[in-house]
Amino acid sequence: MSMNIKKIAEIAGVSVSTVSKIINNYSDISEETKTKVLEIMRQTGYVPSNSAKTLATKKSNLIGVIFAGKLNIDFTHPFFVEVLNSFKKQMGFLGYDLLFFSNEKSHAIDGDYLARCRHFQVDGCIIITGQQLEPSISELDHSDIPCIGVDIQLAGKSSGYIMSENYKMSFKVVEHFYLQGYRELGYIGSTSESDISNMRKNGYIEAIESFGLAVNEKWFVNGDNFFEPSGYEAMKKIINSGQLPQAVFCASDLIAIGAMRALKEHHLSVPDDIGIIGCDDIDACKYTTPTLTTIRQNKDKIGRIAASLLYDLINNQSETSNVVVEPELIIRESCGSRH
Amino acid sequence: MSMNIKKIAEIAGVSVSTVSKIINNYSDISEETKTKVLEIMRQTGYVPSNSAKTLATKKSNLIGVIFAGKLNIDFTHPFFVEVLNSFKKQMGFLGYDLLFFSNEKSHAIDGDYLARCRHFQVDGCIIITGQQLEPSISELDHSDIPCIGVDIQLAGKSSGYIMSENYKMSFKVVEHFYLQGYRELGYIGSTSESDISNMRKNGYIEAIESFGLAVNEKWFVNGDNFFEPSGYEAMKKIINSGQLPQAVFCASDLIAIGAMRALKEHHLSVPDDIGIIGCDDIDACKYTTPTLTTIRQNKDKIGRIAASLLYDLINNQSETSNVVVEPELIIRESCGSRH
DNA sequence: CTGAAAGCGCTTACAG
DNA sequence: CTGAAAGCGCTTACAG
Repeated sequence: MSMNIKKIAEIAGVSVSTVSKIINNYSDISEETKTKVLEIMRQTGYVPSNSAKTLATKKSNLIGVIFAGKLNIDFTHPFFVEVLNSFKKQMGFLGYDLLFFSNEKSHAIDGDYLARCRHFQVDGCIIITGQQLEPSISELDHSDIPCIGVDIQLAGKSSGYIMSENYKMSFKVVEHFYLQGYRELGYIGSTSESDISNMRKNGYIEAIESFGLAVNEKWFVNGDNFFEPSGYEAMKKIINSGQLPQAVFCASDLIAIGAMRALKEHHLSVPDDIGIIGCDDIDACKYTTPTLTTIRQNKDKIGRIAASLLYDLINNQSETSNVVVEPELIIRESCGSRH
Repeated sequence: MSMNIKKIAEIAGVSVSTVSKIINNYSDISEETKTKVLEIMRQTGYVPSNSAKTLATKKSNLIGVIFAGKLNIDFTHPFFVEVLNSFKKQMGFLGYDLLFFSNEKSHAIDGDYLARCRHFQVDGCIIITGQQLEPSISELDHSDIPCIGVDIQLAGKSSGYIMSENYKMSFKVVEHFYLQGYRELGYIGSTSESDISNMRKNGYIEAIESFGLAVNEKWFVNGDNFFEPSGYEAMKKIINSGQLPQAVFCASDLIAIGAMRALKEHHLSVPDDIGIIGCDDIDACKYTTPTLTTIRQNKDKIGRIAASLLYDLINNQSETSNVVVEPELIIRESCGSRH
């Protein structure tokens, strides 16, 4: 019943080597045998075994997907989901399938990502996370396995990364606030452990200073993560502090949405009482009231480029290559004019 | 440099068989050899090769994940993303990793899912889709590979499925509309090809009749998919038809959000002019204005149960088992009282 | 253009 | 409690 290369060879009356060459599209096979063997493969519904091939070649045609970190950014964060979606499409186009490593503690080979990559002989990895390196990621980064980081600066010889220009992003936000007449600016980030959040914050501070404005630490708050409830709580803290900033930049759209919920509860109007700008441009920005002005990260592009970079890393042993993507300000209703 | 079982055996001065038994936790090994070998494995950083093991055992410890269908429901739909997230957690707990089949046309082995399952020797599959069976899914369903369907009624001997009770869901919606005083009821579905959408519609019609109300076909509209723009267009059609229903049930929350956007554009108020109920209870329901009354599908539970069902199917050759999950009405602001 | 044979790294009866 | 050997289904020099 179940077919293998040997049976196909027998039925066709050729050698196993010949069948193998046909499967792998070698050119030095006569059209006649090729046609015959291909037809038999079709009729019998034969499919080559990936494990046998992987064992023989050391290539699995599998890409490991790693959601790392305590922030537990999983499928639930819209930004990463969309990047991953685009990445998956492009990798599929290049002939790869995706292996998602579960990050449960109880798993046979715990958080040890390098071990699991070797176990499955993945050809490369995409590492998605918005926070600092944990040891297991760092180990993988510095191994010989090609890795591409999204929003995480990998440094290994066979690694690369892609992220938005976080400094420029913050500059654009401050510039927009400034031009709209906002002067007293606040920031709501993720945890203090998030590199991404910190980069945006530092860029924000630099930009504020470059516009000759004062930086008021009281309006700089970190939350627990990039999700909505965290933004809600952070904004409540700012409100309860007594003195309100004129505008707040939030490290993610979900944080911004949470912040707006807190403001609404306190009968503060956006953008009249306070201007809000988010980050990511997830779909939800268009559905909130008011709609959310935000920094668009081109998720489709980030995913596609991540795939290309990884593909090059896998095939050309190409140089470490990092890409930063230009962020774009999307103006909607949550940040009006104060003039 | 790179380790294998043979080298480990040599270093430890034991046979390959013995090392294999230790790796696989056989009991008939002396504590002494076990400790010695384990220590060597640790020191050398040895990791068993999955491909060799899979080749020898025919078990890959991999679960295939299939997003099927023209609706192109991918990572982008919040409902499926959350179900999958929960499924992934539970499967990880059970020791499995997830293999995502890319659905690009250009892929080596096209849409032929059964072939790809055999190729990778997955131990089981989860099939996620809200629409009718395509031939390739049906073929997989009726194969010997354990499959679990989410929102799709699989019928094979080694298959099972899980979904919300779509009829009951519609009944709860109509009941709520009725008790709130709404009498003229409409429905916005996905395409006419979506089983899920059709089940909800049929249940809705039955429920309307059981309450002694009239069914007005003019207020029953199908869109293109389960996403926001489709709901927006569908509601515009209803508005332009001239006569408005008093309330509309939408086959997904995103459809409902789109419908509310169309109403807002036409200066129609929700819930004063028209009541809206969505379906899924995605996070966004809490962030819209007005917040969205909806039917909660317990995504966490659905994912967990899907994992358990699949695990049983894989291990016990258990009977086909299907589970329906009780839907729950979540009352928010989009459907007020008409009394 | 075709084929024989070794090898990839495991598991599994089976013998002792 | 331990080990020798066959087998899983491929690929890849190499020979012809």
